Amino acid sequence: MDSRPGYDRKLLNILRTAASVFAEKGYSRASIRDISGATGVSLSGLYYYFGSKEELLYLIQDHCFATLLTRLEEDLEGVADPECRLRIFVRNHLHFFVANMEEMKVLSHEAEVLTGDFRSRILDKKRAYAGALAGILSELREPEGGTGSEAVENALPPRGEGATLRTTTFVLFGMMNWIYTWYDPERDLPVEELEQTILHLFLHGVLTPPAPDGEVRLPETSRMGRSSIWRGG
Amino acid sequence: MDSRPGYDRKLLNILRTAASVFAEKGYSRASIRDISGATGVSLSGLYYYFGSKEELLYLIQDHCFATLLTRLEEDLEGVADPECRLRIFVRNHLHFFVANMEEMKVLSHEAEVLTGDFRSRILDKKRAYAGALAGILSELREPEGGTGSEAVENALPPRGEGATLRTTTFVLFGMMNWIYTWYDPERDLPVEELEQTILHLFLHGVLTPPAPDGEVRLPETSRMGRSSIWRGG
DNA sequence: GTCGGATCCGTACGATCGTTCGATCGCCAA
DNA sequence: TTGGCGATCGAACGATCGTACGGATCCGAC
Repeated sequence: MDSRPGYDRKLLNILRTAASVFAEKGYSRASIRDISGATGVSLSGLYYYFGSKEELLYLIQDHCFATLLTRLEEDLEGVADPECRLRIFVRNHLHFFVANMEEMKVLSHEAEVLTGDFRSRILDKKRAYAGALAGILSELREPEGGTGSEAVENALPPRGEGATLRTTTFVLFGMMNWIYTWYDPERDLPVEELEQTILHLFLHGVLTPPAPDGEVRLPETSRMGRSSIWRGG
Repeated sequence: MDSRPGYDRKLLNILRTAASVFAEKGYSRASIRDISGATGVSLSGLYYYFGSKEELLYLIQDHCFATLLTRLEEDLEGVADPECRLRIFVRNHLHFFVANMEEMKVLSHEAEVLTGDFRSRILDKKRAYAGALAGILSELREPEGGTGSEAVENALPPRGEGATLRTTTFVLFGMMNWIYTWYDPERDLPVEELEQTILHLFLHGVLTPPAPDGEVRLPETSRMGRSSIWRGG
C-alpha cells in the first residue's frame, strides 16, 4: 500500500499541533489560520492533509481514541481477575490522559460537534470503550454472566440493575475525565498517586482509611515512559 | 431601587432561552441570531438587555451560580455533622444540576471562554463553592482545624495533605458534574437514587455493599419541587 | 395633547471565518 | 531535457458573525 513516511510524519505533526490549538482556544473559536500559524504550514497548504475543519477534528479524536483502545487491549490481555482488570483500566486511562492531556481534552470537551459519519464512528469507539469498563464493573460485583456492555447503551432494562451499572460506569468516567478541568502536573499529585487516590475512592470510599503500606501495586509496570501518542518529534 | 418587574421577567426569560441555545449548540457556535429566533426578540432588541454576547454568557453563569450558592447556604445552615453536611452538599448540587441541566451545562462546559472581570467574578464564586466542599471533606477526615478551603486553590503546601484534599474535592466534583454528558432523566435513575448511588460510591466504594434498607435519609427533605432557577413561566 | 424616556426594531458595516482556485516549486522517471 | 505528480502557496470569494446606528412605537407624567 501507500506508506509515505514523510506524509505520515507531517500529518501527525499537524494533528498534534492542531490538538494543542483546539485544547487552548476551543474547537470553534480556533481558526484554521491559527493552526496555520502554529504549524508553519500555509492556510491552503493544510487542506492537502484534511478536507475540512470537521475532518481535522475527527482525525485528532480518532487517532487519540484508537491509540487509547489499543493500549487498553494490550494491558488487559491475559488478566482475568475483575479487580485487577479494573485497576489496569483506570491506570491505563489516567496515565494516557495525563500524558496526552491536550488530545484527551479535545476528545472529551468537543464530543458533540462532529456530525454524520464522523460522529457515529467516534461514538462506536466510545461505546466499545465504555462497554469494556461496564463489563469489568459487572464482573466485579457478581463474577458471572455477560459482559455488561449491552446494558450501558441499550434501553433495556430501563430501570434496575442495568441503570445502576450504567450510573456506576459513568460516575467512574466522571472521576477520571474531569481532571482536564483542574489537574496541573506541576502542583497536583503525580499520576501514580492520582491513580491510587481515585482507585481507593472508587473501590473503598473516603471513609475507609487507605492501606498503610500504600495501595495495591500492579505486577507489570509496563509503559511508564512511552505513554504519549506521538512517536518522535 | 429600580425594580422593574416587566424588565426583570423578560431578562430572565432571555437568559433561560439563551442558556438552552448555548447548551445545545455550544456558546461560540450559537449566534445572537439563534437566540433572537428562540426568544422572539429581534436581533438588535436583545442588546437592550445585554451589552455583548460575552456579557450574556456571564449573566447566565452568574445567575445560575448565585442561586446554587444561596440554596447551599440555606440547606447547610445549622448543620454541624461533617457527613451530614457532605450529604446535604451532594444532594443540593445534584438536584440543582438535574433541575437546571441546561444552565449547569453552560456553567460547566463554557467555563474558559469568559475573560477579564467577567471571568474573575465567576472564578471567585467557583473558588468559594469548591472551598466549601473542601472544608466539609477536611472536617470529615479529621474533625478539627481550619476550613480547608485555603489548600484547594493556594499553592501551599504543593504536595502532601493539601494536594490529596484538592484531588479528593475535584474527584467528587467530577463524579457529579460529568452527568451533563450522559444523564438522561427518562432512562437513567431518578435523582434521588442517583444521589444515593454517588454518595455510596464516594463514602464507601463499590466493593462495599449498600445498606439493605436503603441509604441514609436526610431529615429535612425540603425543596423537592422548586429546584428550578426560574420562578414563573 | 405632547413630551420624554423605556422598549424594540430594520438595516447595514466591518471583521473573520472556512473553503476554493490556479499557479508554483521540487524531484524522480523516461 | 522533459514530463508529470506530490506538495505547497498567495489570493480571493461567499457566508456568517457581533455589533452600532437611527428611527419607530408605546405609555405614563405634566
